[in-house]
Amino acid sequence: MARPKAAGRDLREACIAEALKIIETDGVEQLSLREISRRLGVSHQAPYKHFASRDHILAEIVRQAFDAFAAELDGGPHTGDARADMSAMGEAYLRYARAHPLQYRLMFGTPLPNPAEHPDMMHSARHAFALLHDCIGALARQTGQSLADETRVLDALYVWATLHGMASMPQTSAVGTLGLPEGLLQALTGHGMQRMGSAMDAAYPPQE
Amino acid sequence: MARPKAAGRDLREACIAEALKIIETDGVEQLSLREISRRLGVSHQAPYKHFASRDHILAEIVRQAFDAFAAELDGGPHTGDARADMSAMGEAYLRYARAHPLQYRLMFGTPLPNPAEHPDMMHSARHAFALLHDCIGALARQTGQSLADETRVLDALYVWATLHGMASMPQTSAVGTLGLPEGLLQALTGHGMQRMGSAMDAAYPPQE
DNA sequence: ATCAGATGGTTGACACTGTCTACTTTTTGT
DNA sequence: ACAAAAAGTAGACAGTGTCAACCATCTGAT
Repeated sequence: MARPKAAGRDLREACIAEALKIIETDGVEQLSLREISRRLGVSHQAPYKHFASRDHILAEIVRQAFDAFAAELDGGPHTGDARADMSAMGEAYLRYARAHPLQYRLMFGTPLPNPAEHPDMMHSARHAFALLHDCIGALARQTGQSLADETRVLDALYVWATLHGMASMPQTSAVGTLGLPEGLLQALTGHGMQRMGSAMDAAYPPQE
Repeated sequence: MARPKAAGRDLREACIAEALKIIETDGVEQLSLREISRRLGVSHQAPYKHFASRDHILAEIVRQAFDAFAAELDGGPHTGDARADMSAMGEAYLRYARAHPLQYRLMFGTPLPNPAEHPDMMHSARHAFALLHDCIGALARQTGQSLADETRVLDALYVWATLHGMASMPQTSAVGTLGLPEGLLQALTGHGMQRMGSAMDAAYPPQE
């Protein structure tokens, strides 16, 4: 009486979908392959035919998240204006984090499975980072500031850190204890982008 | 043959110390009361005399971390110059995160035990936040900008987000996959503080 | 058409975890 | 001195990941 439901590769996708539901409602630490099996009406070993371990299903979820994240970052307009492109990518970054808080937290907020053992996940992660890094590099090139290369890399990291900070803020459980008004955290992204933009304009003044 | 080692309240502290070691080497998800017991040469139930559950020992660790964090934030100089004080507090924030990455990650990077069920932890967290918030409020007052109150709160959140982003950067496991040069991440804090400072100076220009 | 092998299921077992209950020993306040 | 509280012990149970062995179905080559 094998394969009572969800046969073939469908089970693989069904496992991922169910895992996302579990993580969303109960947190990543509550994710268990046995619970997935139970919900799918399947034996507790069935998922192991598709994922070598609990970490492997998590790594696959993270990989898909990085791919979707990269697609969002890369989906914006590619005008000739590096300043505008960077701004658009920053918006895209925050938009993804807002629309997919679960995936964002998995990518940046929880300890990942050992990247060396999950090369696909690592590859997707690097691709997403490369998009952000290239965009910021283009800004540095276009404004033609004669800054040391190290300074440019530091600015790339600075922008990324600021975006990450703003994206993390609503998700940091510590923030939940503060009882801030609802709208404030949403207004933070626009406000912070302006502040960060003024810092960047000071370092890379728009060309006349 | 009760109490073969570490009797009395000593066991409580020994549990916390051992828990920190385990979290440091194996990650927070590997923390188990039984492993603590084993290492301390004590029965698997002994810790339950001091902590009601696994979450309670974690909440106590987080509470101590918030207290130490607040002490670091509050330990800086209290000059009359709000701008200098804020800068010092920012440095203190990053210094703590660098010196105690484990505790910082526990406070801001991992899902906390339900704060409502651990009021001591929540109280310490609020105290630490209040210090940062007050300092930023003083800056707004001192420079006397006629900004809407909401704007000031947003700037407080912006500064906090930026600090958190820079502090998180070296800890985000995703960063580990990028293979950045060693010194860069350390230089990021100073560089980012300058950039953030220029943004804040633009919004709250130093009084003549 | 058949039949070997891969694929995707199954059950069973083991060691590990948190936590409940019940028991014993020690410390302590009056 | 002694009863009560505090701090330890052991045992049991359900939950978990994962290893091993087994069974059913699909598929491709002969």
